[in-house]
Amino acid sequence: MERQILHIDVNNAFLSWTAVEMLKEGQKIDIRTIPSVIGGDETRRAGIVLAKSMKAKQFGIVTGETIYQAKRKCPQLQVFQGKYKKYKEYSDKLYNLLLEYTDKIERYSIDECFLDMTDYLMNQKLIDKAYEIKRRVKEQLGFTVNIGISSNKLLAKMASDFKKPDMVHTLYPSEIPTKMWNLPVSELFMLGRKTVPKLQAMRIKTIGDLAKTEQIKLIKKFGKHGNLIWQYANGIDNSEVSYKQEKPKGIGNSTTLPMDISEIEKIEEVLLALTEHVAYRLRKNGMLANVVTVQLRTSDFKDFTHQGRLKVATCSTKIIYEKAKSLLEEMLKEKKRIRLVGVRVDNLVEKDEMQISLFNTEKTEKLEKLDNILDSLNKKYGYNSVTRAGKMKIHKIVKLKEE
DNA sequence: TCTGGGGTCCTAGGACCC
DNA sequence: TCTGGGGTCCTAGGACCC
Repeated sequence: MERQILHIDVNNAFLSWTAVEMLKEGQKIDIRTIPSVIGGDETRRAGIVLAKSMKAKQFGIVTGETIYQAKRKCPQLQVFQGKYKKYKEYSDKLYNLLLEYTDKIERYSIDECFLDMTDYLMNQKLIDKAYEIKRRVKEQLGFTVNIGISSNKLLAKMASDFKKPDMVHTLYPSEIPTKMWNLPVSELFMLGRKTVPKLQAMRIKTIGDLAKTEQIKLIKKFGKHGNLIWQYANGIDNSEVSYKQEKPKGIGNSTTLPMDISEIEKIEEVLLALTEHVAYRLRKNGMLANVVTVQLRTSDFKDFTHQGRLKVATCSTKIIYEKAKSLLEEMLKEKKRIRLVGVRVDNLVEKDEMQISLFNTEKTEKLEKLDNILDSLNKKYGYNSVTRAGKMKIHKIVKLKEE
């Protein structure tokens, strides 16, 4: 049976939400009406554009470029820092409003949802519902969305990407040739900066060109991904709206250092702070990790990872950190100037109390108790309040840059 | 390039076993 | 053994998304 899918996409999410919040705080100007961007902190070398206003876009500013470049394009550009806690709140508000229409909602990202409306229409037309949702979000929450309508997720998502902001678009299979095939191939979901030039070299310029290319040719060149993009170009996507809350498959934390560093002791201090955060989130999810990965980026922007499997799945900060530290040591056998440090845990499993007690030794119990105490203090006094020794030192490293 | 941080999935090659 | 092939697990790297 034909499905009825909506894709809801918040227009310039971080910027819109910041604007709404600022207005609420009594700020007179709406930053959506001036050339403005949400950006990372330049002094922390994280100065890239995360979201832009329509006015900023008119100056040719694009997401992902440096604040420096953006300012060159538009000297009067206003730059604001992200308020990520607030963003989660706005995302939740949107989700709760959408729940009034269906509980089959997939939260694809902080500012995007898929809705499967197939069973919830009651003789109403989907497009009328879409307009109602769009209007209510604007009136009740204060920001605009684009809504894409189709019979599968891919087409609904492509539709919501058409003209912005504050618009509803359909892209039914019958509309593919007129609405999608004329677009440049770079517009297709899952075609990024590496694959697009390769397609262009094959004289594939539009999504229509891709759709008409022999499937086998794409599979030979790009493997599974070749098959996927051929299907997408033809509007084929049978994936379900996955509305059940899924547990994370991995948890990571990484940071660009305020300055490149080579001393392993300093990198270890950063690694400890990152590990504390990762292990804390792991425990909050009630999960255990089997694999630890350390990521480094050198000053010349090359990325390296090393991973290792743990003997027993764990959520202990100390055990994860010890693994991470040994991985770091093998990665830094020769000296490198390090720009970014990251740690992540993968191959997660649910913490099953029975199973854990079987493996529990006195030592792991002690570690668990320590983690629990720190976690509860963090809960009480805020995440950054209580730390192991290493954490304070990070702030010192950060300070170095400022001085 | 003055180039974030959080993810997921795929691939290729090596180790190891039968 | 101057050795075949298949399966599985593991690691490092890369592509893509927001």
